[in-house]
Amino acid sequence: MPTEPLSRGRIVAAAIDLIEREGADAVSMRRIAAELGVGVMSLYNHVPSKDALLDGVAEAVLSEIEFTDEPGAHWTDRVRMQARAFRQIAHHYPRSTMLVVSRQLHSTAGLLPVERALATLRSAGFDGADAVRMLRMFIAYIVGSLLREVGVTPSFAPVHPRTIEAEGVDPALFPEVSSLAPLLDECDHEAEFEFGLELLIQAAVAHASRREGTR
Amino acid sequence: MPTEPLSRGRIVAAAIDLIEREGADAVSMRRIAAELGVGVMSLYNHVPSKDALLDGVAEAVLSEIEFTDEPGAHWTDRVRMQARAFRQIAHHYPRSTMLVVSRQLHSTAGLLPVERALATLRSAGFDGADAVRMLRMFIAYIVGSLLREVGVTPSFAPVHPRTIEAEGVDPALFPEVSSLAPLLDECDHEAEFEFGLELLIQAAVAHASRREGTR
DNA sequence: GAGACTGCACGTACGGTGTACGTATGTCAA
DNA sequence: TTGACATACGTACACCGTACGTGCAGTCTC
Repeated sequence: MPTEPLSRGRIVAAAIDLIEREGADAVSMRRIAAELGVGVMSLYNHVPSKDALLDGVAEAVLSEIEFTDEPGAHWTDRVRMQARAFRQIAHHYPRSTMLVVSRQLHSTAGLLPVERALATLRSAGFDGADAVRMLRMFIAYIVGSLLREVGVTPSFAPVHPRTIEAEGVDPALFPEVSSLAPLLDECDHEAEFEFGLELLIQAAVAHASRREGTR
Repeated sequence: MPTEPLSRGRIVAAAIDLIEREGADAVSMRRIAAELGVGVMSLYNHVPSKDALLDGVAEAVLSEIEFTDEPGAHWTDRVRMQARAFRQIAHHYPRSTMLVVSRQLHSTAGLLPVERALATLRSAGFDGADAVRMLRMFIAYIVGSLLREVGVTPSFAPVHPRTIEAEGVDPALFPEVSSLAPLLDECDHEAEFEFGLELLIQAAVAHASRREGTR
């Protein structure tokens, strides 16, 4: 049985699989090679370095985002949908998402989402400068949300998110924190994300109408 | 001449110094020990592990944020000031900031900012749940902005932020991206941050008055 | 003082890492 | 047949985090 020949795609896939199963710390060239039943150095025939491999992982994850754009919809709905699509990767690839956000990729993989987003914002009436600013604001919010959502979960952290709030804090020093501890402890990421997203969209609407007024 | 005795503080300081000078990749226990003119294992008398050391770095950086709160000011001004104070770390410790945002620290070092922020939001009239949501939204935005600002700058990346936009993109496939390339290439982080911050604050104001109206 | 105990600096050693380099084995072109 | 070339592999090196043992300086108890 001729084993499927090694390829960059198979290597990247194995890396993603390994990251999701055992965390980013478990990723090493030796480990990936073992996973593929292959010698370590064989990987280097398809990938120039580990760093490039991780770039490939980020690229692959990013390119799986499903953008189902509806050009007919109101621009606020389109922004909403694009933001949600972006957040989806945190569900499909929670561990790998850290890689995506913590490496600025210098490939063109992230260009299509940018193109779509800019087109949407332009169609909403924003000029170029404002569209870019808006996009950056949304990206900052989305990335920040992802970061909270996936944490870092170094390896096998017992997903329990540490109820440090509820126990060790001095109510005299931190009255607000300790009184709001139950709320701080729990976090419905979905709901939190939607809350901020709606506020941002409304802020964008307000900004748009303000520009409209001064025109 | 009795050299100053080793201590956790000196080790953390050396680590921060090294990170800022040569990047996070350069940090190793051996390197830090050499920097301090000391044996590698001596470090372990003051720090239980490298991971704990990095937690210490994050904690130290975070605790240097200067919060000059003015309880008399309008709450929007107080939010503005607190957000800016947070962003300052990106200027003082650009490389170390990556550590702060990419590790969720389980110490109480980040609790004081949280306390201040919650108090401010409560004073603005938000109930507990809304205050927590607002805080999370602001944090997401701030962290996301920091992440864009500091990138990852792996080691000695020649700070030139890659004018990939202006050169290699096909105008037919990415019309918006290529027409807005000049705007996408440059980025005044200060101005971008302020733009989003103002929008968020206005969104918060709108949300507050909306709640006011439904009361 | 003598002895014991403690804390800190240190060296050695082990298993792991990324990857440079040389080598073997195929599969095609001439 | 004879190369040329792509690919898989093994060895080797420098570096990593850190477990463990050793020795020395001080400090406390009799």
